[in-house]
Parts: sequence; C-alpha cells; structure tokens
Amino acid sequence: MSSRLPGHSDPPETTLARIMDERRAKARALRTAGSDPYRNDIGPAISLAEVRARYQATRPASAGDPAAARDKGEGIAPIDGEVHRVGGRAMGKRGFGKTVFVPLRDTTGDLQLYLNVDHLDPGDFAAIVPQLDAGDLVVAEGPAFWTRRGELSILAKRLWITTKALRPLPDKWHGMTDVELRYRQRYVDLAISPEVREVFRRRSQIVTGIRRFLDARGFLEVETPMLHPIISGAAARPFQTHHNALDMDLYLRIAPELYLKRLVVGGFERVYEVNRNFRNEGLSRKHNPEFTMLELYQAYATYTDLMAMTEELFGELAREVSGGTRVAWEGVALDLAPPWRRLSVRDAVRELGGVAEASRIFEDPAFAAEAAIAAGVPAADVVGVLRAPLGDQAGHDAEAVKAGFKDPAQRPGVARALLERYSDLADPEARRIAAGHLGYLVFEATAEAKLVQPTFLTEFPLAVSPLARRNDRDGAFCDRFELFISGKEIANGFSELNDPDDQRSRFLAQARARAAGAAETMDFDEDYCRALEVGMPPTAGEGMGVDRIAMVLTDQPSIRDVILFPLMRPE
RNA sequence: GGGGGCAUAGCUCAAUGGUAGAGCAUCGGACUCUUAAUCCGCAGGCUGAAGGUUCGAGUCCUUCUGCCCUCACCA
Repeated sequence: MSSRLPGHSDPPETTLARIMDERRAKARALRTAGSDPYRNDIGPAISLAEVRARYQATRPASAGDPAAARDKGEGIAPIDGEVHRVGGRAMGKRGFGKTVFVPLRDTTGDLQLYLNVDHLDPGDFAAIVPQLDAGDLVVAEGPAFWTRRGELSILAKRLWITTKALRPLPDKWHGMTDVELRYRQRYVDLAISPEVREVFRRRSQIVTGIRRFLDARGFLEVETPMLHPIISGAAARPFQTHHNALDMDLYLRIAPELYLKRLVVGGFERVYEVNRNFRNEGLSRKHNPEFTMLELYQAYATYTDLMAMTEELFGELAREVSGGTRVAWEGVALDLAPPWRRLSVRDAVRELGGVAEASRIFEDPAFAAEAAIAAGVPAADVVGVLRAPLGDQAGHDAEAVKAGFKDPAQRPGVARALLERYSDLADPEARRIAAGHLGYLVFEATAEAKLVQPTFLTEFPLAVSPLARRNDRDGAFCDRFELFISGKEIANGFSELNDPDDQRSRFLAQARARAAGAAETMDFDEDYCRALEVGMPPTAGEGMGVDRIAMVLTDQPSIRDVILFPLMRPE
C-alpha cells in the first residue's frame, strides 16, 4: 500500500517519476483553485461525432485557405448561437501564449478545442489551462466555429479537467509500436490508436451480427457450464481446477458441445452459445489458451444445411463488417461470396497434397502409414494410430520403428510388420478406420495450409470424428465438414451422432486410444449416452472460431490482435 | 520444448570494444488560427537481470527473464 502513495511509486530519479510528480502537483493546484481533478459532477452532453455531423454542411468555401481568410479580416465567428458541452481525452496541447489548441478524442471521434484568453472564462484560463496536459480527460462548453485552416472547433467558454492523468501518453507521432506493450497496456493502445479501437468495434459487430442472424432463425441463446467434471466435446488438453466445498476436481471446458446436445434432447431444437473455451496447449498466431467459440445445433438439419447457412452468415458479416465479400488478409485477396468450394479430404490430399494414389491411402493402412511418413508425419504418431484399437495391450515401440521408417526402401516392410503385430487390424472396418486416420494426418501435413480461399472440407474419416454421424454409404467416413480460410480452420460442423450404442463404442475407442498413449482424448460421458438413449432428434451442429473470423474480417495477422487481453507471462 | 531475432531516456530510435546521443514528450522562456505548431534554453540513463573476458563492455562470451518469428504441440 505505502509503495503506491504519491511520490513513492517509482524511484524518484527517473524521468517518468518526475513527470508524474509534476502532474500530481498540477492536480494539487487544481484542488487549491477549488476544482476537483477527479470530479464526477460534469460530463459531455453531445458526442464529438455528433457535433461534427451537425456542422459538416456549414464548412465555408474559404476554409482551408488561411491567406484568403486573413485578407478578408475575419474574426472568430460562431456558426450559430448554440452552446455545446463536449468531452474527451486531450490528445495534445499546442500553446500560443494567449491561445491554446487541444485536440479531443472520445468514443466517436476527434474534435478540437480552441482555448483563448478573450473567450474562455478568465478564471478557467488562469486556473485550468496551465494544469492541463495531454492525456487528461476534459470537458468544455462553447459554440462551434470554423478555424481559418478549416478545422471545426469548439470556442470554449468554460473548461473542466474531469480526470487528471498522471502518466504521459506515448510518442504522439510514432505511437506505441512495441507489440508487447500494446498487449500488456491495451488501455494505452486503445486510447491512442483509433485503428485498434476499430478492430475491436468490428469484432463486437461480428458477435452482435452472429446473434442477430441466429435469433432471426429461431435459435435460442443459452449458457452451459464452463466447469466440467469430465473432459468432453473435443480432443484437447484441459485446464484443471478444484472446487473446495465439494472437494471436487474440475476442468475448464474445452467445448460446450455435449451440454448443447443435451438441450436438443430436451426439446430446444435450435440452440447456440457464444462463449469462451479453454485449452491447455501451445500459443501461436492462431491459438490463444482461451478463445471464443460459437456453437450451434439445429434439429432436423444435416451438415449440408449448415454449410449453406455458414455461407449466408459469413456473407452477412462480411458485408456489415468489411464492406463486402471481397476482403484481403495479409495481402492475399479472399472472395467470401458463396458458394464456396466443397472438397473431400481424399481429394484435398490428391490435388493439394500431390498424392496420386490418395484413394489407396484411405483404404490400406500399410500404404497410408508409408505415405504419412513420407509426408513428414512423426513415426510416433503413425504407430499411435495403428496401435489405438488395441489400447494398453499394445507395446510402446514408436522409437523402435522410427529408425526403420527413416529409410524409404524399408518403409513398406516396417508398415506391414506393424500391421501384423496389431492383428486387430485384420478386421476390414478397423483397417479402413485406421487408414482414414492416417490419411487425415497426411492431409494435415500436405494440404491444410494450402486452403486459402474459403473451402468446405468434407468426408472426414470416422476415427478423427468421435461425435459425428457415420456416413450411410461408407461407414469409415462421417457426415462432417470443416471450413478453411487462409489455411486456418474457421468452423467445424457435422450431422450429429444420435445412435447411443454407436456413441458408446466411439467413447470406448477414445479410451483405448488414450490407453495406447494418445494425449488428447475425450472421457467416456455416461450421462451423455443416457441423454442419447432418451432420444435426440436428427441434428446438425457446428462450432466456429469467433477470434479467427475476426482475424479474417479485420485483416489482423495474429489472434492476439483480436483479443483485448491475450494471455501473457507476468511482467 | 527446439531454432532464430529483439531488449538503450516516458515514447520512437542512434552509438567500430574507447567519455551513452537525437527527435518527440516533460520543465523554463517567447508567441492570440495551430493541427507532428515554431523558436530559444535546462534537465532527464545502474544500456532487461546476474556473472565472465578485457587496461576498458551498450557492444564480445555464459546464464537467466520477457517479447516477437518459426517448428513442435494443437479439431
């Protein structure tokens, strides 16, 4: 506490401490003059943008031509008799002795104050103006006029400092360029950078637009638990926490999915939730440990219905937020106008991954294992997939086969040997499911980053989709899509699995995969199976990464640029 | 976790191994239409932290801390 008292917050010899001491002295001077430097008895009566809008049409023809204005000998002429009380942050202070200009900024925009000894209340001019610094929050009252240079200004009659700022603003020309400081001190970043405010204003528009879009289609917004007793709804590592009174370990949710589908069982046939998910994983330009996800579920719909609705939603958001469906991200032109390309995982591997025998990858696990290694998938992952059906009966021999995979000539033999060892893969369906899983790894390694224009990836292998409905024609695949834009996964949707017994077997497969060493798997959710036994209507569901949508629609390179306070290590 | 880069005044940046500087901001002065105002002047530093090499380190070496990029991880 004592270290936060005036004069003790920083070593007194630094420039910053001196500036802060000077500003504290100015606050004291204001108090001495009877003006509270942290007053709350006055505020603006009109926004800066409203003032600007009101007088836009009155701009004189001579404005902007100071020489002409001087020749005519014009004095200061208020545009009309109306007095406006405006307020905002003083972004600077340009003094000319008996005249001072103060550019103000509020939520809506900028407007300049003109403080002049002949017009401002003499007491205010003597007591307030000398104590005013850039960064202070200010209210002023007076009529509007046009300066000779054509700048709309408030000819201040009265002036108040409503909040005395103790810290100086960053360099007025360069601003705050250190990204670390921008993230850590977002309040400063926002205060001085209109373009940063604009990004977050547009992010807010996106969230509002999503709600309006879904509300208009009969969806009900709900809130489901963030504290989960088990890991459910996605394959990801969770944050762990503990409830003291119940002495119960809990996880922060990695996805709301299974709760939302319980609501569909309960009869809410169209529900959605926009809220945070938490995943205890690495950070990158595309990943923040807490991120905002939209999840929606619609009964009596299929994944193809949701693809169409997603196109429609994006079109609406792009028009509202980006001014159209043609946007640029990192200098690359993106065309968001529907319809978007539909591409199966298999065809993506063939066309974008350059794998001629893509079909065989999804049939033959030995061939798929070879292709995965050739594509650069770690041997441990390949072994993990082949071993997954066996659970903890399997040996942990990834290292042993790694060497064998290094030599391309030995790969087919090593792959076959693995298959023989894991004899459960003799079952034809198990073989296809393993091949599908490996094929998906090949997709990720070779094709994913090349999906720049909006593309719906379809026909996902069952093994990587534990909650999706099995395809009616080919049980090794499921009725699922993912939306990719700029190489980023933006959305993931599927026709939901509502066969309780099939769901049980999928959960068991997850448990076996975990026993075999997989790090990110779902827990068996017995209550969810019970819900499915009560009966969930045929339903399609989808999750969308709101942060990533914001990145695309505001042309921001990092997820941290669309999250107000991204996770940082302590200073 | 691996690799690469960055860290100097409040802010933005300089400084071959040889006395740490500039612009802006601050402070003092001049100035009644400026808008990166202008002009004059004064201040402001444990060079992220700790070790080491050297006659001498902002600079070279080691370790640590933080941030960025990249890879790994990651529906």
